[in-house]
Amino acid sequence: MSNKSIIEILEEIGTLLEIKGENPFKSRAYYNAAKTLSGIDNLEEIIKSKRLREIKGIGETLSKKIEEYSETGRMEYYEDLKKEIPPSLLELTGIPNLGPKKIKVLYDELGITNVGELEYACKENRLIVLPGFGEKTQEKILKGIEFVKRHQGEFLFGDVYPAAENIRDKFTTIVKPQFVEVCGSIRRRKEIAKDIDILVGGEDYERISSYFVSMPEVSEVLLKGDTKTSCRLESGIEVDLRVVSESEFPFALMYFTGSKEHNVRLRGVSKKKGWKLSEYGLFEEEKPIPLQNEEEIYRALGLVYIPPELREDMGEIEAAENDKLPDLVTLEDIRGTFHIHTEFSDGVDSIEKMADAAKKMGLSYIGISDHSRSAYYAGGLKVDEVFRQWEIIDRLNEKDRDFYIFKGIESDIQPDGSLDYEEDILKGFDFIIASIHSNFNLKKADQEKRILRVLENPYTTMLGHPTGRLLLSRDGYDVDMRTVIDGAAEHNVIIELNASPYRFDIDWRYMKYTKEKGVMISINPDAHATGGLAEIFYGIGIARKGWQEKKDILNTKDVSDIKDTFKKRK
DNA sequence: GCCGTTTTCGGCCCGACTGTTTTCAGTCG
Repeated sequence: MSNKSIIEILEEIGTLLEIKGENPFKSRAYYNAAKTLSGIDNLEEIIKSKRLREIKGIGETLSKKIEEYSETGRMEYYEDLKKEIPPSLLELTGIPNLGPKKIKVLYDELGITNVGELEYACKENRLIVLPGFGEKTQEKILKGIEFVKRHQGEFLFGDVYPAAENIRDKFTTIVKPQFVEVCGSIRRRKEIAKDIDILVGGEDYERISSYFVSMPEVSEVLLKGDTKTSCRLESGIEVDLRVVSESEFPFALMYFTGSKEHNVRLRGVSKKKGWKLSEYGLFEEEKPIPLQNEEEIYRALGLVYIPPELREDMGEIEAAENDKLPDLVTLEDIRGTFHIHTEFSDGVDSIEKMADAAKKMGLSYIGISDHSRSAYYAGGLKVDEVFRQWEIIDRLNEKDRDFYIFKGIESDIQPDGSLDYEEDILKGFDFIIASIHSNFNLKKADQEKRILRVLENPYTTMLGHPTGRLLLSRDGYDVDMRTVIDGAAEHNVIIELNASPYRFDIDWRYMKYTKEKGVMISINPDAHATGGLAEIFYGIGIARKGWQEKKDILNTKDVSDIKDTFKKRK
């Protein structure tokens, strides 16, 4: 049984305190601590050397509680709190429009402790009589429950990928590394996964599957057969392991990578040649054609190699037949990145720390873009703070000639489509990311008008997270993406691919269209701490899935090209 | 629960929207 991370526990305490109706600033102290600690890389070391109190936001009480948990694996206060308030109430916070205050009423008045009970109470019309509740609230909650249920058993790529890689790495210690692969939707870099598929090539089935079920991450064995073993991890994710012989491995890899639609098309291609393709091999009259890897299989079928990200039957087979596949962008092509928050707004690290971290990753520039002044909730920058930030950036650029920091802002798009500062401030930025953070519920026509108007603004460099969606928790605002892309094309505005696994916004399904219209994409991590920069890697997966090449991506350009691009816009 | 040179108490990020009210509480960003 693996322990919850200290960060998860602090967050849970924050929520439990809110439900309990404690001083809201007390619960915020726990949230703040969780956020601060999540941005610290050598946390273990700091706890062990008793230096927690040096961190801003961690005081006497919290440092003691964290140390207690680190030393004993238990935190008395947390355990007591869970006795007082059923932790199953935490699952209710996942329902949109349902917050701690309403959850408390539901618990106190109706004794509701989980989603199932809540759904039943809604259907029995029992919410409408509660204080502060009414018919519409009940309806909204029921709709929210449906949304949550619809996405049950679905996981964000950012959650499953590290778990899958971890298991893959473990298998490489008992079989040849080239015969272990994560396949399924994760290999195809889909934004949402239902499970983790691991394929292992080897002869000793029993040894391999026993090794799997004995992993400490595994909490439950769902089935154990000769070639297939399924387990559930502590985190709730289901992992399917398939074991095949080494010679079958490339065929099984292709088969279990999918997509199903892609496989159907491939079998059609092979059938036309009079062959049969399956997870066991490519056969001519029951006789296997010897092939070593996926490249050879595609070649045998008369196709060039199709990278896993493209295997969705969305034109890749036709392109491969005619050798017209894109030369997909890679992580190595990336030279720098934009959309980075710092401690000036809601980030946790300084400009200098973000720059150092980016430099360590081999990047040669970053663009700082904190929130703009009307984003109060995120500590948006007032005009004097903008000036102060510019001074710091100038000084850092002076100090280090090998690394460049661009001055930017993530400007809220006002409901009327204007940017968030006066023109004399706007013109001082190197670049401006325009993003919607408020008034999500405008009518479709008004929302489109708002976005189109900001695209016309000569100071708008990029459109940030263009739909505003939060995967598995919130749909994007109601706009027609093609209209938005057309607007960006007309006014030469770059569109962001927000690389946060919660967003992946713009959706990869629209990137063929941006490419067609000549709209550049910038892969932005939306980093709020140094650790967040690594999410560029996720963005690359999505960009590749959207058929993007090096030339389509803004931040593959070197620093002088970027300077030219930004200058031309002014 | 944290913080601090107007410091050991009293602040702590603010505004829009919605649905519930009849002047406001809860939620979200």
